[in-house]
Amino acid sequence: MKVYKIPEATVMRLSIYSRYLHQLMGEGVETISSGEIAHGVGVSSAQVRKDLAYFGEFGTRGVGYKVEELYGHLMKILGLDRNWNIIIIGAGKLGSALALYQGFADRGFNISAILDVDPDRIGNKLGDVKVEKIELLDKRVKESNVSIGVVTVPARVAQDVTDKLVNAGVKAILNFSPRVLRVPNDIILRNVDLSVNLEVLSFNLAFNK
Amino acid sequence: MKVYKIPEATVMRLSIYSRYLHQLMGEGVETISSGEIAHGVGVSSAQVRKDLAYFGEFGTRGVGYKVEELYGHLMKILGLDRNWNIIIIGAGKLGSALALYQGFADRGFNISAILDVDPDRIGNKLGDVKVEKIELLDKRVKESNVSIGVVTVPARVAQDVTDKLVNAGVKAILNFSPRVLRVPNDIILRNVDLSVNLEVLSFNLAFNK
DNA sequence: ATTTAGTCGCGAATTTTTTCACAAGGTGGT
DNA sequence: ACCACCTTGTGAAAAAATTCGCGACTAAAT
Ligand SMILES: NC(=O)c1ccc[n+]([C@@H]2O[C@H](COP(=O)([O-])OP(=O)(O)OC[C@H]3O[C@@H](n4cnc5c(N)ncnc54)[C@H](O)[C@@H]3O)[C@@H](O)[C@H]2O)c1
Ligand SMILES: NC(=O)c1ccc[n+]([C@@H]2O[C@H](COP(=O)([O-])OP(=O)(O)OC[C@H]3O[C@@H](n4cnc5c(N)ncnc54)[C@H](O)[C@@H]3O)[C@@H](O)[C@H]2O)c1
Repeated sequence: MKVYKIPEATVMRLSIYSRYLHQLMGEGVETISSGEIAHGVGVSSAQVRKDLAYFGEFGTRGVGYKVEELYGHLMKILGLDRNWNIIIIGAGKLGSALALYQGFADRGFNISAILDVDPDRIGNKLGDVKVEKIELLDKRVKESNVSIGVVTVPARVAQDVTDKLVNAGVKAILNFSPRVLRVPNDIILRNVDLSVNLEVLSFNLAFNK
Repeated sequence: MKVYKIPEATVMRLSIYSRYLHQLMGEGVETISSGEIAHGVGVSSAQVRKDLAYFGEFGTRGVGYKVEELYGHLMKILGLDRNWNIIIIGAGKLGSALALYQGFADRGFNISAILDVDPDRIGNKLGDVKVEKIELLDKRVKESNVSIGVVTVPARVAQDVTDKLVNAGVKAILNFSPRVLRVPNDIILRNVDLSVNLEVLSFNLAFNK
């Protein structure tokens, strides 16, 4: 199957499937059907099969999927068969929470550096990594071959920090600030907007009644 | 225009438009066209107009929209013309970061309580609110008329905490744990999955080259 | 060997969302 | 009053995503 554009929703679901399969492996499950995966993560079985079909044939008709094997395929597809170096800019409340989160390391995301401007924060240890001054951005990105920059600074400096990350050679940016960022076309940008999430809840609460 | 189902993507964009309009108000801008909004937040002008059209006619042909007026409409649509009481369960790294985030209060989200099981955390002050023991969940939800529960506990207890929130009468849940939660049909559930976000970046980095 | 009871892969149909394109309506200049 | 120029609102068209339906295949029981 030749496909050039994978729906983003598909990629997100693949990530969720992979986590569910990991859980099943821990429970000793060896084989699973699309219907069971679907039930486990709350989508339709056709959706599961369609998502997988973008990338190949991983199951056996009449039988289902081997959990461990499918998990391996998904990890490969998601690019998690290797490690990614990431840098966090902004060692505030959110940046610190992210830095200390074990779940990222478990999936192969390695925090190479955490930078800030605040002298009170510089020098603090967050897990294995020490908060360093922002001036080291370029150096750290280059020497550690950092691919992903995480932006957890106040909105007013988010674009500035982003530009520095892009100039330093980062290829992807995860932005937590509530600001629309401009990046060159070849840079992958994702926004995690926590306020928007709460506001969607607010909308649904207010609108559906 | 009679519409029963608003695309979720539309709601998310409305939230973003509203924030952009707020910024414009601060800059003293009085009138704006759909094209300028579109440019400001990175979508097409037709998209902006279509999103707004679900809810009414807010502009003037040939002229555009009055910033302040449109902002007011959007805040009303999003249910932000009132306050919402929220409760955070899990005063760990993420729960604390959320509790201390000023941006939520600015948009009318009022943190009524923060609960945890860890005796070391109970009693700590996070902003104006003190961390309290989990046993107060039912009491706090009911006495403060809490509508939204935020789940920032480890995955293994997330479903348990969710059930308690639902039983206490919460109407919507924002889940940060990497676990698929089951809730009754009339409960609004949103998942914020930070790992998935990083993994989508990983996928794009690995796949598009 | 044959039947029965599954399950996947995938084209086709359907639904949802986005984009297009233009009539309708408003402004400002002359 | 008229014209030249904008921008909205909205059906219609297009594109994207999801769901359906079934042929192909497997395993196990008889
Ligand atoms: N905390 C949350 O729950 C939350 C929720 C939604 C959005 N956000 C967004 O995430 C971002 C960070 O939020 P936070 O709560 O962690 O804020 P924070 O104030 O705790 O942290 C921001 C950090 O960035 C540092 N900083 C400022 N300018 C910098 C620069 N130029 N270079 C490097 N570091 C710089 C500050 O010193 C500070 O340590 C903000 O944009 C905020 O709007 C946070
Ligand atoms: N920190 C992050 O950046 C991050 C990123 C992605 C996902 N998450 C998810 O968010 C959740 C919280 O993460 P965290 O990093 O804040 O973890 P954390 O361990 O710092 O905090 C969890 C808190 O929940 C409390 N808790 C445990 N059981 C409880 C119960 N039954 N009732 C009430 N409180 C209870 C613990 O005492 C602790 O204070 C986890 O599910 C995690 O997977 C966190």
